[in-house]
Amino acid sequence: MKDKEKKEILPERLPSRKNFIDWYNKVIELAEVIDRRYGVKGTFVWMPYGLKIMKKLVRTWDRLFEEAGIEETYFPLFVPLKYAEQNDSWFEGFKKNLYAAVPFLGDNAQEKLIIRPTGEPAMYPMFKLWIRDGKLPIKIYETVSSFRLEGKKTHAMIRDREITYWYEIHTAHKTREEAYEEMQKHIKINENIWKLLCCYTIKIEKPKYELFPGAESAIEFYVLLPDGRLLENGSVNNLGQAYAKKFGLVFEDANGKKQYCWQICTGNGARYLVSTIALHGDERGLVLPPALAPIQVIIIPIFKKNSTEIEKIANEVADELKRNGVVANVDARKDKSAGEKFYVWDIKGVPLRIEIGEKELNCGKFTVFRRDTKERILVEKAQLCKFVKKLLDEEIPKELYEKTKRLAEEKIKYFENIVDALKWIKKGGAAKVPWCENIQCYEKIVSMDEGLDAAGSILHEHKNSSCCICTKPTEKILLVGKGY
RNA sequence: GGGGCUGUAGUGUAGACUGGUCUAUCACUCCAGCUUGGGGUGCUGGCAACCUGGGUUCAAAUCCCAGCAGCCCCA
Repeated sequence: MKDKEKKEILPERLPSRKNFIDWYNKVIELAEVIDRRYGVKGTFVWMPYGLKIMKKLVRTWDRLFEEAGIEETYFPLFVPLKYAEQNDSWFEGFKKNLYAAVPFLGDNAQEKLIIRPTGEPAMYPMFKLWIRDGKLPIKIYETVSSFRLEGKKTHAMIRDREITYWYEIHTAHKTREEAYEEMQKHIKINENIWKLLCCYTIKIEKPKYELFPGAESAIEFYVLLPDGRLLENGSVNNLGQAYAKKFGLVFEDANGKKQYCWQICTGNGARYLVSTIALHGDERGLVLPPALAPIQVIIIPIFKKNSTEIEKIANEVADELKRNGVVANVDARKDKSAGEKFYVWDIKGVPLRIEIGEKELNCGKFTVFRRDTKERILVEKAQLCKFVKKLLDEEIPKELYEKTKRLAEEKIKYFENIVDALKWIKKGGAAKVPWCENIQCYEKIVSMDEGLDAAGSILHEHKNSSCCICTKPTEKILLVGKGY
């Protein structure tokens, strides 16, 4: 191997990671995750490879929700306007983002319909009936597209008008305590998903005054993107009785008294994939965590004269890996050079590549290439399966996670002083500052620079200091930065 | 939300200011054949485009208006 002599050949049309959004837009096309060219703003086409990744993620949450006793449902895309209007304060704020569903040839005086912008207006009127049917507690979810008229700034999978593969969990309980416990479960589930994605996240407690009026609390997951921007990525909401009161979700308690039920809702979707792509990717393309990779190991036979022999061995290796639960494929295309195959599978982010050629046959070892670290390792034939499994199950996830953690630590800095924090944010970072959680201080911070996102207090992180605005003593820390 | 810029094959582009030799340039991709094969093999040949609608004009890729789409800046 003459690696040193050869210049690394990078995807020629892939912009530098420094221009994150350009890199992102291009890599999702080059890796054939999505095709952005569909001519409707805020929408895109899922390509087979991308959809395989997304569906793997969907199956993961399907399994986790099922294990937690949350069952899958499906609600119609059409929502009667009157359902939405039951939650008047929500509706007033939301109506500028709503799409109407009207018959193509004009209004035949039928009921006014909107297209699902979020699950609540379709679900909660049905919850009312189910509660009468004695179904409390209700713990359901759906994975669907939701439609919102977003403004000018749309980004595929980050902010869409059709939000695809979005899951929403909605639950209803008899007591506040039971709801609270459910909320903790949802947080745990989210953490487990992030673990599979090998991404470092920050949990935030949303300020009370930012919640839906009457809601109890909300935890939001934030990810730091390579350009230093914060991406809100999933939320777990303790709605209290706020929505129950709007939709009349009442049950009779043991004393025959009517009580409003307590609710939790949780949602996220393709943004998980955005973070995974953004955090792990590099100048060669995607780097997929093994849990999401549609192909975990790509085996490339390098043909010379004895090509049938090499291909046979490649297939045997693939079979052995498959027997051990590894998703392995052989790329035995004769019309593509080995180099081209390396290049293509690198862009697609396949975690491991095994090269089998004359060289390997002669020395009795196989060449294993790690996509995340770009290392080539020679492995004894007899050890191969064990070696691959250890990489996929332990070493690669660990390395990927550590890398995202290092990035966050490097880019999110703590400042006692808000002015210093803003300077750092301007330079492409995000900041932690002490704050008192007071609304006046919150609004002051948010107004200090345009596009500033003050997320909320970081969960389980405290430091004795004083608020960076009003200097009141506090131990709370605010996460602040530019958002998407 | 406000403003600006842009739209030519699958992709990136030349042509536009100054309308007419544009029967539209070049490169990559793609297709066929041969040749290759350890980081995009090379050669030969081929397919393929003026965003949509309206206007001005003898004549529009080129000028004007609207729509759609994309990018950037500001709130």
